[in-house]
Amino acid sequence: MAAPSSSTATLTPVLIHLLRGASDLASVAATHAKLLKAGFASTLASSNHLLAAYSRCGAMSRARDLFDGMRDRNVISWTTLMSGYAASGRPRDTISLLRGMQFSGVQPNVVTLSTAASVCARLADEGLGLQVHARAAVARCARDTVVATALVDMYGKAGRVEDSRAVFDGMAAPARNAVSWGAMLAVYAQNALGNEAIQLFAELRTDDSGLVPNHFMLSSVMSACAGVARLGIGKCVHGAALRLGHGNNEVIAVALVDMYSKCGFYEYSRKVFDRIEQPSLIPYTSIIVAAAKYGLGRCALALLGEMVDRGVQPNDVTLLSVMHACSHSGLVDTGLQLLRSLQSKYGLAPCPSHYTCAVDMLGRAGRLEEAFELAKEAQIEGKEALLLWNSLLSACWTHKRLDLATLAGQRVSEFNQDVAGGLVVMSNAYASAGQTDNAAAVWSSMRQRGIRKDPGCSWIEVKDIPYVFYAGAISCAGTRADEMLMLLDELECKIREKGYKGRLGSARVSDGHEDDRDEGKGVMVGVHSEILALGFGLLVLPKGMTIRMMKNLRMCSDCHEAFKKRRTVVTDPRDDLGGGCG
DNA sequence: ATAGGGTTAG
Repeated sequence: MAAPSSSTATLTPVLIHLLRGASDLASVAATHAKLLKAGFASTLASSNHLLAAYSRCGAMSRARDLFDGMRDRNVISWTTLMSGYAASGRPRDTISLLRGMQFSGVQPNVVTLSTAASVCARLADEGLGLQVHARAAVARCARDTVVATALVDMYGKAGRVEDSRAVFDGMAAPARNAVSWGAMLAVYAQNALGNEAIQLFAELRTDDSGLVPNHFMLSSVMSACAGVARLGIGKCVHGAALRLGHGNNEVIAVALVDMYSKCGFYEYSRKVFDRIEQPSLIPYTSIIVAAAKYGLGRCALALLGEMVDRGVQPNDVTLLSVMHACSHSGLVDTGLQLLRSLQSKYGLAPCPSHYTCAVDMLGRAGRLEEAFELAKEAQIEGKEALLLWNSLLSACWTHKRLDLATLAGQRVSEFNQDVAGGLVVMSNAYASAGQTDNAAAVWSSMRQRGIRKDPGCSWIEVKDIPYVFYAGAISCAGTRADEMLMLLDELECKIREKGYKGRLGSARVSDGHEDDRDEGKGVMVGVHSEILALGFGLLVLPKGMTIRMMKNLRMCSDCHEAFKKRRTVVTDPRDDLGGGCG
């Protein structure tokens, strides 16, 4: 190794400056060569700069070679390489470096541990995350702002929300910054705990930290409002976003499109979307998803055409959503054409979900033979095949094709798994044929086999407060329960004349305990929850006002018919692939 | 001074 001459001693800062600005492999390699020539390449500082530069341009094998050849490595050398692997989507290599580092006696610092924790978050690996948390505790940096924030995220991604909150609460109040709050809000939103997110957001606003909500927090809270269909709060958060100057933020706009559509206001979704200047893939896809939900097939097709014209490439999610839109608006042949043109026109390989959507589309239309052909052609295996055949089974029941139902039922039973959705469809089919004993038998066998199904519920927001109804129980109507019973009686007389078969007046006054929502009887022969929510809406909302209610399960056809009599918007904030009636 | 945390569509 040549000793650096006096003439090159001033050269190094210049070369390091070059490295910092370099983002392409060629210029990093050129500077590396110059450093070698000047005899500075092997100093720890230069090597670390080179490691960072190679990592920045994704040249991880170069970085690794350099790292392996280094005589000395400090915490920055190890951490730089770890973060390079993390950025290259190689979380396992990041973690094995953490182990190697520990083994070589170099102590990790806050940067090392926050990098490790964020990698565990991406892996959603609870076991690894716990190890990193333990190491952080040993190194006394588990309460560091950045480390703790990464741990909050890690526990959230692993589904351990309470542990996230414990880490969040364990941070000293001044250590919590906007990112920490954003991470905790996101954890609640991502784990379907919308009301907890809303609650925490309210706490931030009365907190004395003086933190101002940023677009990360706002989009998480909007997504939380979408998840629990809290329109009133969602509108407030929309207002806050505008006041805080986020009116032109695309991420916020997407969250709003999604929120309004899940709260029953497609028109608002469309307004928000139309204000986006150059919508990219995700805004386009989110408005198409919304259009699909409202059965606006033509609209979804127009949006697809528009994005292609503007040079925005649709992806598999976009096309699946357009197919859903076709399915929900009876454009069966158009939807099938989309499936056939995925590869040729859009360069996309059809996924199991595309086939399942197409099979479902044919099934709804009663084209069951074609649906069977397509299901066989798809050659799908595993869990996804179960979904496909189960959807076909439902369609057979709906169209009273017992011959084909047996065939599809065989395929489903081959998986040797209990599918609550299919059984619910079966019991509903019995119930609609008036065979309530058989229907109840299906439910009790489900209970015996330990198959649990979320009890169906519907809710309606009045003056920003959600009122939740379960089948056969009207506790939530409070002091107006008796009035509601009378109203439902009246309503029942009216719609029976139109052929509605459900029972409205037989709701029991309940204190809302679990026992009162007996699945064997309440759900099957009691009053569907959407009817209760409708009755409550009729009672408390001004006459003529559109009633918007939310459900967690798909509505049955009888209720659907009944609802056509009144201007009503019903949405399911979750995925609508589930079956059943509540 | 070379390394670190949170957000949007199915």
